Amino acid sequence: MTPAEKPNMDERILETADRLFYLRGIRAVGVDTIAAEIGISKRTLYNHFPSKDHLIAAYLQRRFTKAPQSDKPPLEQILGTFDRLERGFAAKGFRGCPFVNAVAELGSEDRAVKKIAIAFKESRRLWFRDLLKQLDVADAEGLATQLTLLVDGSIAQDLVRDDPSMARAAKEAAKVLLANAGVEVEDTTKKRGAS
Amino acid sequence: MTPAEKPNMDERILETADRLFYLRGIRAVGVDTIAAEIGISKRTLYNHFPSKDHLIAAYLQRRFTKAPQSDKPPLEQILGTFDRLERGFAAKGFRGCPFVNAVAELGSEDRAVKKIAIAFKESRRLWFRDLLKQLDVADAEGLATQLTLLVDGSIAQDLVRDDPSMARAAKEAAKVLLANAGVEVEDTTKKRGAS
DNA sequence: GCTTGATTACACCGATCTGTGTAATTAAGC
DNA sequence: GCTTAATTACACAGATCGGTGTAATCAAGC
Repeated sequence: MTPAEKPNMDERILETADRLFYLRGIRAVGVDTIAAEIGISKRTLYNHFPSKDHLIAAYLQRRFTKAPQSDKPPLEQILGTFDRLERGFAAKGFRGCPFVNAVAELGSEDRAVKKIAIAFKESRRLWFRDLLKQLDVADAEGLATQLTLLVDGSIAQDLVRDDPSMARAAKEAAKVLLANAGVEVEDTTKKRGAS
Repeated sequence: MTPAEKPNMDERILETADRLFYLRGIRAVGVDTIAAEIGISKRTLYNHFPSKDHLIAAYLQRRFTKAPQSDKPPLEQILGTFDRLERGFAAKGFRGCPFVNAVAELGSEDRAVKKIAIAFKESRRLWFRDLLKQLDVADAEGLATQLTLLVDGSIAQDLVRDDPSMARAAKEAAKVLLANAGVEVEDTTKKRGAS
């Protein structure tokens, strides 16, 4: 145990659990597999996390990254979301939204999981909403919800179809919704200019 | 085994498998559980389906209902989709899209599952597309894709939030997209009238 | 050098999983 | 009544699961 290269075992465990849980599914990955992947004993893993359920919750908490604070123009940030989505889709190893997947897998059997998932979705919605308010959109709440539908819709569609262009389709739809709300978007009237 | 009340064992098995798979998750439900729920022996179940994987595939195939053929106006059919969604969300026992859930659960480990899921999503998209063509929408392909994003987005959001109003939000967004494509929708300019 | 705490190997528990083998039982058709 | 096919009970295999107990080992701080 060289002290410099493995400062916190918790993070090493979570990192590996994240990769395996996300790629193969939570139920499909056993604690033995995680421990073996890191090269530690199962006992050590259980010294850091009292149960697999705790590990699952910690895994989702760690995925709960706050939406990036940026000083770019609000519209750019909003539309940039879909560009980042498209890059994420194209990157191999993309397997949908970890929160939606977790709820789909574990259902109502794990209340903590659902709580985290709800918090994440709501935080994303509020991120949209605040940007929309900066754009003086009247119904920022409603439009923010609609934008999250496009985000989650494109994620779900890409998950089954492996088609990163779903993000672009979502972006085009978002532009229409924004324009309809009075935001000035370059290519409003739909597909007049090139591409 | 009265011959009239149990005509085809296959259907009884599939019916029960559907209920359990969808509600609790595919991995969470064992074949023993399914057999016990029906009241048959596990042997009988395996006499009808050679493996759980075959049963899973059959379960999804059975869920693959063709979109309803209707003679209502195309716009009414399109918007009615979201009304049916909202009713589905409100009905207890709703647990998201079985195809998305299956892909999320089983990942790339079951190729047959993904194939069925893709076919289903595409069939829905084509259903939208054909209706849009009847409305003389220029880019029926693109708009159909966008509508499926709203559908799947609202499903995913409702799955984690248990909020049936997501279907209404999707419907409002769909109206805007349709209006932008030149379709005459009653309440275009957004939230002018009541509610 | 000794103490303290983390990690190790490893056996083991009880439960559950998919799937099979087998012999007895049941029901229907002729 | 006999044949045929489906279903039954039931034991069992082999694997994996989450989780624990234990005693030895290891590294660091004082």
